[in-house]
Amino acid sequence: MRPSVYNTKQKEKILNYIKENSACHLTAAEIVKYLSSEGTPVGTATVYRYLDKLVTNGIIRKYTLDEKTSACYQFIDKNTKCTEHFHLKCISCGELIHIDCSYMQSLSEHIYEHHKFTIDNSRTVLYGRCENCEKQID
Amino acid sequence: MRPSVYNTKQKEKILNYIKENSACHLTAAEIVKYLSSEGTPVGTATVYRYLDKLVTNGIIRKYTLDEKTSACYQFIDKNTKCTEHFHLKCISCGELIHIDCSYMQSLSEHIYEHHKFTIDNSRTVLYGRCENCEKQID
DNA sequence: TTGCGTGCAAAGGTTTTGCATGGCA
DNA sequence: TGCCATGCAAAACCTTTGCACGCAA
Repeated sequence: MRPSVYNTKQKEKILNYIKENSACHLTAAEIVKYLSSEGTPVGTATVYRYLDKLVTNGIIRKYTLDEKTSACYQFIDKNTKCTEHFHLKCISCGELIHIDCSYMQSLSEHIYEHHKFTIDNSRTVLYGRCENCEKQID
Repeated sequence: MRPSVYNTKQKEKILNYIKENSACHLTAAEIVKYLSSEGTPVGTATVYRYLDKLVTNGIIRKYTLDEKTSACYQFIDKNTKCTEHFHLKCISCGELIHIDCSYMQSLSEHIYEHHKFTIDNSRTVLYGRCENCEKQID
């Protein structure tokens, strides 16, 4: 990572919170809200600006799932085999499901090899129905 | 499709324009602009409301190519049996690729068995980059 | 001291919503 | 006639930007 010119408390707090939540992803608003509840509020603009830098420098990953929901950010943990995961979204209840599965990894490989197409996991969402909603149809 | 309760000139014009452009995709703003230039302006809200219904009823497909640009809509040509296969959408050139592949079938089965989720092929679009656009990055 | 980082507010753009009116059946 | 559909404007929403001030080095 190209280091920041200046280190500040705001940056430290933002990055720490993302690291603590590396198992899931956070929106900019969630970060703002959390820091505010901690008694150390950070401006929204600052959060966005820093997130943008972190993405550029490859420290975190940005997911843009659809145009209505806000973008999500996740820390890239180099120690774990943190493969990019896929998202499933239920068209009935709207629940977003994250799946981290080697099968999805092989899907990307298959698509690349046989269909000459490079899938962008951060943009792709598989739509369908979750277990509960599927039951309710029957 | 569950038919609209009322048929109106606005709906007819919107759908006709989308059908005429089934080879490409349109934004809501483009539809509004075109109808206005034709001398039959239709309100933006009306366009969005109707597009939403058409998506819900499976008449058109909605794409979100880029988080900054607005959503695109495209007519689903039933002759091509689009409900039976998956779609890849290039986020660079916008090309839509239809793939009919047994691997994708097994993907659906895997997701259903291991993640309790029923994928809806007609709604799901895998985003990424086609061969040509991927080359241009290098 | 230098100039990047921050915070606030305002702007930006797309999409949604409230409400009165219009028009289909 | 009964209601849905429409249109306008305002609101909602996320994100970016301008600008003055603060603070790290």
